[in-house]
Amino acid sequence: MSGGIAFTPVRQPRASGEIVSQIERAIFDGELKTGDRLQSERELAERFGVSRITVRDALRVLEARGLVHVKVGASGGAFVSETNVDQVAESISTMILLRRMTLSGVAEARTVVETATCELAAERADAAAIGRIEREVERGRSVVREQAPHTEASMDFHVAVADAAKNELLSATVMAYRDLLVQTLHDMRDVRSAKATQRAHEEILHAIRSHDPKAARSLMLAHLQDFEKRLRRWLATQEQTELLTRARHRSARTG
Amino acid sequence: MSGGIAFTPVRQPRASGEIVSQIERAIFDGELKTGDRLQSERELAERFGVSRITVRDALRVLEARGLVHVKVGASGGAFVSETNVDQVAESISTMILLRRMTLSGVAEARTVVETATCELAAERADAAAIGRIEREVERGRSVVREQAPHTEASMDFHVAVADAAKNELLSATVMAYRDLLVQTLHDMRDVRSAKATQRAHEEILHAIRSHDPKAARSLMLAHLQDFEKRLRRWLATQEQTELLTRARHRSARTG
DNA sequence: AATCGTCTGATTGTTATACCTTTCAGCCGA
DNA sequence: TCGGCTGAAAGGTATAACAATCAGACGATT
Repeated sequence: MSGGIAFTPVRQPRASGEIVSQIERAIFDGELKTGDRLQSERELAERFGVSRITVRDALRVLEARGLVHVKVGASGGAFVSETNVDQVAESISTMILLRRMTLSGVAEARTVVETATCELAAERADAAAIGRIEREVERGRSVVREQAPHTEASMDFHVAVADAAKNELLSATVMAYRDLLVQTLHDMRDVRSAKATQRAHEEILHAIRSHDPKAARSLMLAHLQDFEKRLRRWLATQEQTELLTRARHRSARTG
Repeated sequence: MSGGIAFTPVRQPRASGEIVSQIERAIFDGELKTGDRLQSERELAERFGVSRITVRDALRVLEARGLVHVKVGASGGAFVSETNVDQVAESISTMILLRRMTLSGVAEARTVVETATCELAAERADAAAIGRIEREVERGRSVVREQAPHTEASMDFHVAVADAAKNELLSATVMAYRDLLVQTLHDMRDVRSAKATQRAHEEILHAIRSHDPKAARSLMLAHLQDFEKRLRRWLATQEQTELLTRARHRSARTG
């Protein structure tokens, strides 16, 4: 590596790239807020001194990054999107589909992040947060009674725990995992493991309620390692290849 | 919710979306492999029975998702990318910027994730990974000698450690943090702390090289908690609001 | 009063065509 | 062998026009 100095390209090869940067920057700086409508394509074209095509190229990119969504029709246009957790989930799932990541790798990352959030939650959870976790546990209990699929309720419990940790970045990460796993693992339902999961959740709730970080952590760790183990076993039976083929991106995104 | 049945949209609102799906699917199914070249825009337009603009819209989207990259000039065109985790890192860091997360929150999350990756690295690092970490440490050493800014070299060390943990999702996360912090903390340089940082890195390298997970973890934990403390102190002086405004994405990506 | 059609203007989606810019392979000459 | 020239291929941009969509206004019908 002789030229390891961090030179940057001397210019944007595409005019549309420059437009993307400017709009992106306006969004990050808060000049454009969530829900704001950008000018129409024609107006933007005039403002930037380019053709409509170029503006459209830029909008496609911003849309793919989840920063704006475009509506057609009267009072349509490009609007600044509310959030892009979906975007994270989507790019992770792309990686999985391309075999750059494995599901068990995701499960491992999840174990890492969630044992930590669980510990923090036991330290920091306030009454409201604990109440929310209790509601999720209660919901899971009734789901188990009805022998209905437990995956979603389970994931929501984990998100509630993450929120209780009062760190937005960590809970956003957990949410990204949630979206991902919910899509993929819908078939993995299994009544026995649903019961075990529910029991673990109840114990974790208890530890958080008594503000016992150590216990909360080790309970969550055991719970997630158990999940990893079950997942690996399940992946061994399903042909992982076939599984991955079935896992598809949702194709309608503008919702 | 009366109409809760899962109806799906009757069609893709955009023709370009249909094209994206088809090409995406060809890539996921392995019909198009890394490095393959798609037909030219004009040929694709004919094949799909649409105009060139529509094809271009589709290519912009695929490019933004990191699935293809486009070269101009003779024998240019759209090539299937060797997609890497950069894409995930970028969408995570976009999400962080959009949510206006606090820097100290990022630092905390970083502590959580990196203590874990460090432990894993000590378990799993192979010769190549250790070599890479050694190079980064060496680079940091010379940077310190020259009293040059240490931030980037330091961050690269952390990324190298994360890669040694052999979990793509975790390294993507660490990379996302890197992108955020590198830009923001460029001003925070301070010779004394650079020396301390360098010393910590050397100790961590030693622990990883001797495959001592416990030691690696606790060294990294101490190192990052020290960083958090320094950051908080520094933020107290700087106006944090102003700081976040300065945090920018890199604007040139196609490099 | 509430619902249903219909018109209208604004806005994105798409097409067609043309031209410019960049890049590269291959030729040619020194 | 080296260097430059040149032409063709490919993406990048511009322009003008039409199609599809949709919110809102307005009125007719029940």
